[in-house]
Amino acid sequence: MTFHELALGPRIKRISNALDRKRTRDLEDLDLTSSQGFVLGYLARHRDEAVYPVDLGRAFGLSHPTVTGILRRLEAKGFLAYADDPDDRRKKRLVPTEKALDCHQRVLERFRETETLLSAGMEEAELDRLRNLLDRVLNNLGDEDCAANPAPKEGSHD
Amino acid sequence: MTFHELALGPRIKRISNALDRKRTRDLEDLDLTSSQGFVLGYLARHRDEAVYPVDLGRAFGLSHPTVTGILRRLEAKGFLAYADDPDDRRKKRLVPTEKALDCHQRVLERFRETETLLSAGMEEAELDRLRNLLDRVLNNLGDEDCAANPAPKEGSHD
DNA sequence: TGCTAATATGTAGTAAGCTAAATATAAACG
DNA sequence: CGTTTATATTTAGCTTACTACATATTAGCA
Repeated sequence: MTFHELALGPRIKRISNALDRKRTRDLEDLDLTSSQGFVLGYLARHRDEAVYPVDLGRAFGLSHPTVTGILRRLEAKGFLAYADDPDDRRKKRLVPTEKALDCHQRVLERFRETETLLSAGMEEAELDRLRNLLDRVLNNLGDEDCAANPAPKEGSHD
Repeated sequence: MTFHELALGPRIKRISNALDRKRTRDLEDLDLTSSQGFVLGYLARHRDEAVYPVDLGRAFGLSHPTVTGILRRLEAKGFLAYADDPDDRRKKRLVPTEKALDCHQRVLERFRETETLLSAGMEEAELDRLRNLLDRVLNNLGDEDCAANPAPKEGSHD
């Protein structure tokens, strides 16, 4: 009946920290961190579209400054180039470099291995249930368009 | 079938970030953050025993430097005092101040409200299942005694 | 007793997250 | 057309998290 035996928040936080530690350790030889790996994955996945920093904030539920920092470090390490947008001079297009596209498959593989480890011993049905429960938690927190990064006035998002 | 629709890790991370934002916002008037609130709760809950920094690392799965930082800021704000341990001069006992004990109930209430929000619309059975699934995930990550903070050789912990 | 190993804490440096506030450009509208 | 409002990004300053390394003390054992 004590808070700490029942609470979900502390469990989730602990898992999240442990996962970030593991993912970053697993990408060490690629000179990437967990967050950088996720951003790189997004850029690779959307390499046919124009992607801007604000898209990453919305995709991952992160604030602008957080995104800026990750991008700055990716650029410094040669994974990313910035390009001006011809239509809107406020925007900066994010262009993954060859180096980024070269290693993004390996990043994805290692992230997948971590997912496999984390769900070891679970039936497919249990996994579905867990995904569903987590999505409901996220929804309860009103995070679809992220408190740290509010969506535009009305309608359309992602 | 894409990684991002199936993966648990990104969901958990996003929830964890959102929760930390909310809890910190909720404690703003008490001049505390989410992590500081959790540490204060631990100190209040164990105020009959001797508590040392290393215990917090094990309890929350955090590295020593992380704990040190949180404690330093709690002390600076008058929530915590350090005391020498009579039996072992390596150790520093952590003693919550009056101020800390005064507000820890309020902290707990607000953390509980967040838990209620986060599990809104879930049956007790679903909550049990979610707790159980999360515990299994944590176990799969081998985090019982925390990669960032390895336990002593053999046996006894917590 | 005295050397070695284990434990507790601390420091330095970095990454990732945040809020608040600044700047620049675009859109909307009177 | 010009003023206001909204959007995109940046900067400053903070907290939390990490690894790697350093120091001090205790415990164990030859």
